[in-house]
Amino acid sequence: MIIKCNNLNIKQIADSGQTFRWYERKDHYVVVANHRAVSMTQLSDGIELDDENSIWKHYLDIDRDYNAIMTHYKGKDDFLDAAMDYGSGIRILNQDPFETIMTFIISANNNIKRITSSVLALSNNFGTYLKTIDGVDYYDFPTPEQLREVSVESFRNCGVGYRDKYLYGCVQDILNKKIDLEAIKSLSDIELRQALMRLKGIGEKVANCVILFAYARYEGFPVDTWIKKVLSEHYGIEKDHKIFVESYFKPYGGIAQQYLFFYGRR
DNA sequence: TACCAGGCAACTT
DNA sequence: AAGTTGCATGGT
Repeated sequence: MIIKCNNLNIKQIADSGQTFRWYERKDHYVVVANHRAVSMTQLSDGIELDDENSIWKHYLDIDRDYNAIMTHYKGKDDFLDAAMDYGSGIRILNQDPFETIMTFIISANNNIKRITSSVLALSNNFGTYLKTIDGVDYYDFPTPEQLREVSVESFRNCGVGYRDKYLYGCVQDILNKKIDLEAIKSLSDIELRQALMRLKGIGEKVANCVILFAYARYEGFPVDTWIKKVLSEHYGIEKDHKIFVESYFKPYGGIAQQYLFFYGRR
């Protein structure tokens, strides 16, 4: 399947820190999502996928006009202009809430390489086999049900460190309906964030990642160490980040944040 | 060797 | 309410 789309750069999305399941291979990428593993190739005016399912258009947020969003911010300040120019192929993916919750719990005080390896270990150890591509087996991210009997120690063995107990508790809380990841879709941005923060291991930053990357809430503006550095060095903001970013970058703060993160971390 | 990485919960003041 | 501290682990 060929998807025509400007503002879609595979490498930029893979390196943007919103997903940890885009794998760079020789002349293409392998993307694991939507209970599938696909081969994705960059074209000059879009991408080619070896899969016909229309879910990928939603996953890649194809119907949203990112050019219009960038136009909205154009000229606001030099740093954001440069960031949008540098990362103009980034899109905000529509990812699975459970997978996003688990991977961003792992992300806390961690680095992208190790997050990626932990997510791979969780999938290979506990997820459903999907496909073999060029001799590599790909597994789906496990469901809560598949993780029901997984112990704190088994999580630890995936390299997640002290976050093991948070992952375990999160799975149990979902299975026990302390939180319903489908039902909370109807909540407001603020209520949704608060609902997620009831889970151990999810603070304000991780909750913002989840509402942005899994619930398409662009009010979510994750402030991590890189964004703090950007705000400090280029906007003169040392504290009260929240107050500044919520007014300055609205109404697509989360999208602007992705450009800033990607450019600031280069 | 110390410091850092898409922070958080628990504790202290 | 606001500030401080410990935390697994691999990379630099």
